Amino acid sequence: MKLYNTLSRRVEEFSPSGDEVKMYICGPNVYAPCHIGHAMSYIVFDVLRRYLEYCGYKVKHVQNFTDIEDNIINRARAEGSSVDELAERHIEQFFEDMAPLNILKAHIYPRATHEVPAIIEMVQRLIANGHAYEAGGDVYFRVNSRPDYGKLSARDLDSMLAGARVQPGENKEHPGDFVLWKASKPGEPAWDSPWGKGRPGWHIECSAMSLKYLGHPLDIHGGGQDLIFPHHENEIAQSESYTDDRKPFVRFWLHNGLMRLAESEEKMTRHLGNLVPIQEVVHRYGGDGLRIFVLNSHYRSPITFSEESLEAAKRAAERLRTAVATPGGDADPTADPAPLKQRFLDAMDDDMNTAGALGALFDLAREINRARDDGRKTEEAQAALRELAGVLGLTLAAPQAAGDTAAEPFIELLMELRDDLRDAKQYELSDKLRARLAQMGVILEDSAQGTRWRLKS
RNA sequence: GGCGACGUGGCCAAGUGGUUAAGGCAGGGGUCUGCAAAACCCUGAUCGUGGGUUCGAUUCCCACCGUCGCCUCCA
Repeated sequence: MKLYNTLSRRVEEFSPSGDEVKMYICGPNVYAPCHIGHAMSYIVFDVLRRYLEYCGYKVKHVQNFTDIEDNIINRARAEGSSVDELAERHIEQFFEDMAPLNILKAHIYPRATHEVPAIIEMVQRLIANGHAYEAGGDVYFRVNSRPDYGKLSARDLDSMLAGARVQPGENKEHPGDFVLWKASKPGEPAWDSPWGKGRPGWHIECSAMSLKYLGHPLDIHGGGQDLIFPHHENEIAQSESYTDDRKPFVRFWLHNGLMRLAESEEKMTRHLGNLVPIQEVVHRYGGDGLRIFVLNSHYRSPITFSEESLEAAKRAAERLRTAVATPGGDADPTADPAPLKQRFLDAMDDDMNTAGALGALFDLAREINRARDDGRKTEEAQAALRELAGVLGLTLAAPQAAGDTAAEPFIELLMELRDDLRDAKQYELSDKLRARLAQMGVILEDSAQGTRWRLKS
């Protein structure tokens, strides 16, 4: 398959360097709950993983939690809890949020605070080989030690200095130097180190943890486009310095476009507070609805969150669900999924064109519905649709209502009753039954094969 | 200011240097149905504006307009 590599700024043919695909995805800073912008990113990389596995690759997937950093410390202090409690709570919530999105769990979820020895070892080495220096208990990375600094984000130090936001730190040799190890202030969480009590800087943990759990080079390193600079740029600098440039840090850098809100047209971020909670979206539009919303555009394009788009995606999910759930006939010729399956695969191979792949799925759904209307066989095509939808992480499952299994015999009873009324042409009563059931979320659909029921999504 | 992305039918959104520019949602007409729902059939765009390259551009180049992102908070 082909993938766009941020580093080369072009689409390249992907294959892993070894037996398995080493995939590291930047996880959230756990100072606050995630929002659907995060969900978008994790859905994108979930689909990448699923497709790679579908193609026969073995994938080793690592995703970190950043659980020590200024925001967490400040937030914990503000609410009077400990950094650990705060982080733990948001990690727990992360898993609760992700579960209904059908996101495959990473194989390893390292946390910065659990990897301090590896981080210290890395910083020591960077000092030893001249890429870092200690200053007053802090340790900084020396960006001038790397002529290729800026290669990922396509910028150089001079142009960065032209930007207004670069503030020289009092101890920095160069304004672009970034902190690897930060001396702690009284009352802050701290670990012992050769430079006194302190804590890891923001970027170093991903280098230390990816190196430890996957080994370099990583085949894929992913995250949101907002991480390209400085986070990923700095990861490259420190990682390649650590290995003395004997090997590249990452082969393929992948970055998803950012989500924004329709009203403000600005990207969704916790710092602006313009976020939408994941659970609310899942509740209203379903996991499949959210997935289709995300996957209906290319992963590198920004997408705008809007009720209208989510509503459309929800209806689209129902369309696929109906196609897969409604039995076909037994006449020939059977609906043939092969050409559309090929279209799906071609789209996915082309830099994960999920929108194109979804298009093939909807055409496949139409093919199935058409065959069924003709009384033809649909099993094979339906199995293909399920399989390919699964590659996109779509469950196509009926919405669950609390206690619905207990209600089933009663629904069947009411349907039977309604059939009797219809036979007696008591349409007023039979329609009332149908309308009342609909109010309760049970939709009845009559067909030549009898009446079917489904839950309203 | 520097770097980058985007602007396709009512909405969302793929895509291609040249036969009919995917798909979803919404709308209109029809089939089926006692009625409905679902499904199926039919129905709409010359691709931001202005130039240029080319036999031919929505697709390549330039300019302009508009929107967005990054430039150490960030998925």
